[in-house]
Amino acid sequence: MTVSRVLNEPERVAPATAHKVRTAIQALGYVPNLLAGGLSSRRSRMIAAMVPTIASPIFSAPIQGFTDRLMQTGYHVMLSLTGYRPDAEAALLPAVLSRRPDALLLTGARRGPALRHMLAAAAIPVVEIWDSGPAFDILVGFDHEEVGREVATFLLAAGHRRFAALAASDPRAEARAGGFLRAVAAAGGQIIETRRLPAPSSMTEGRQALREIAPQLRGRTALFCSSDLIALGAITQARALGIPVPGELAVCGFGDFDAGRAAEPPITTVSVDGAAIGRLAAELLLARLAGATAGPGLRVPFRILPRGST
Amino acid sequence: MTVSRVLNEPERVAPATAHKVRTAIQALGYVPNLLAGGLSSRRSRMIAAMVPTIASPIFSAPIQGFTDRLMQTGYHVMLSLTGYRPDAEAALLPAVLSRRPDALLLTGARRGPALRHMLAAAAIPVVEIWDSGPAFDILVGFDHEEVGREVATFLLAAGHRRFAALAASDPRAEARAGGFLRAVAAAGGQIIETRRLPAPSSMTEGRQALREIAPQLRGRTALFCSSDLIALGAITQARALGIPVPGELAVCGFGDFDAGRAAEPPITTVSVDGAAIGRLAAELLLARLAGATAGPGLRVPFRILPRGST
DNA sequence: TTGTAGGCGTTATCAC
DNA sequence: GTGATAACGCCTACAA
Repeated sequence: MTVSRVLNEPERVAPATAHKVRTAIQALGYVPNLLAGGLSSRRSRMIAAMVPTIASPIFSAPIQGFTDRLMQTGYHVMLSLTGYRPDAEAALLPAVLSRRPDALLLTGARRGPALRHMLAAAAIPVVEIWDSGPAFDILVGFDHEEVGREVATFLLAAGHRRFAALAASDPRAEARAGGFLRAVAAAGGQIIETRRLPAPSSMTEGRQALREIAPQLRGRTALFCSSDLIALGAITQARALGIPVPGELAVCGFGDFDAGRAAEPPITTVSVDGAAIGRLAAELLLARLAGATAGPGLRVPFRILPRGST
Repeated sequence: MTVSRVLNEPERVAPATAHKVRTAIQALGYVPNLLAGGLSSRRSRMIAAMVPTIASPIFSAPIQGFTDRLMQTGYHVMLSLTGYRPDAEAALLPAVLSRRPDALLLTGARRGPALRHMLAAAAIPVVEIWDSGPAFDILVGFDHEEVGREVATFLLAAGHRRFAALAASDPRAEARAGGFLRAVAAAGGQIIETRRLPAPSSMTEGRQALREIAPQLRGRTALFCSSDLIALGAITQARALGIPVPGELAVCGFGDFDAGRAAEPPITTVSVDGAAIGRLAAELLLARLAGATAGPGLRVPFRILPRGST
């Protein structure tokens, strides 16, 4: 018990005793067992995070920020990847909860009653990131439909009247495309073509999709892609087909990836600070774990970065 | 005890009993506690992974492959980020080991005696990735000096005689640059300039570095950069200064990032299958945990992708 | 300030 | 095939 105190509340141990304990710890190479500690205290000091993938900067940035912040506090992050499979979260959650994480980070905020019920039963703080909507508990994100609407506004203001969209089959990508198409239609724009791509989608899928829709693209068109990689693929294929970018085809991506910044022309995109989302998510969970009755979380800003592709 | 059997070795329980147990599990919403299980069985079914960052595809790809593979087996991954700080690993390891991971993934294979001693005391399988050298236990990687030498060979064969290098201050980046410079010197090439950049380095640092060395670059020069992002920055700055790429300045990067592939000109680079490294690391650890007395691991191939920047 | 008792929820082991 | 018992190593609560 005294050893436990030296490790966890050293101020409540006499300096001489503490010193003797530390010496023994050194001599024996003692390493405390946090499994036992967690079992006893009912606090594992672990937080589980579930994201579709970390192969894309869209999700590696938040996880980076989240993990970075939590590591400063003695918490550890348990990582689960759901791979864009809609049922993966429900399938993985029981195994995750059996580790008794003190809190949970989830991607998106569109969960059905079954999942909400499991989360409620776990009775731990949950932060949902990278989305808006009816949060289960805490939310740190933004409205994907609004992103689409803002992109529409931006392109309409630039004089475009004919539009197309390519979106990965992921609820948030579809929300961006949906917001875009509705805003464009509401403003009287003409919708030439929309295509759903598999998730995750990359340059290859963007190229392929543009090849398929190219015959429709007669006259100046503005294309909104659900990620910069898709946009890059589309631009590459457009140029291969002799369609001038941005002259005949203006392209806007999403995510502000390095690849889009370095491309020629650089891609107009929507930028979100993913690392900040992760750090904020960590901060709000830590506050809640420290006893705060924090509010439902917050919106983070996004902004359109006009570049050479539009 | 019977419940435990139903969950872990159902074949040793009578079907009728198993069914009754499962019904009760459903009715009660019972979720097993793996902290307690781990404490008792001395197997946590968790594996800890330490990498410098997942903000770069260099490390997010292996972690993706590693986690993907392990999730199929009931193991979970505990992620730690060391941020390129040389002492971070030693500082974080005790906290990691106190969670009693069943195995460890570490980045690089250049550890001092203190760390090796801690690892030995933990007595668990350790896989070191993304490097070669005197492995502590299992190794899955490649030789960074050899990468540098191969790049030198490639550029020499292309007729280059004047060389420069930009490398992030990270032991593996420096090993690549070192191998490159030694091979170039051995072949009688002229070394114009070498620069160390902070780690992590990105386009900004590449631009800045090229601005500084530009005055030395009189005559056709081949530049090796320790990552594609640095190479992209260097190319951007070279063009801003009116230096033709690849005419006056040929540039080779490392990592085969999307950004380099999409750039204009596309960047000549060295490609390594990071996700495969992660999957292999997982596979070897699983084999070891299953009792195999596996060998010391293996080398994975890399290859130079000649593109427009050289 | 230090120490004792008991229990956290599993699994190893042995008995039936 | 099933169950009883005793750890696993720590922390809560209380006592000295």
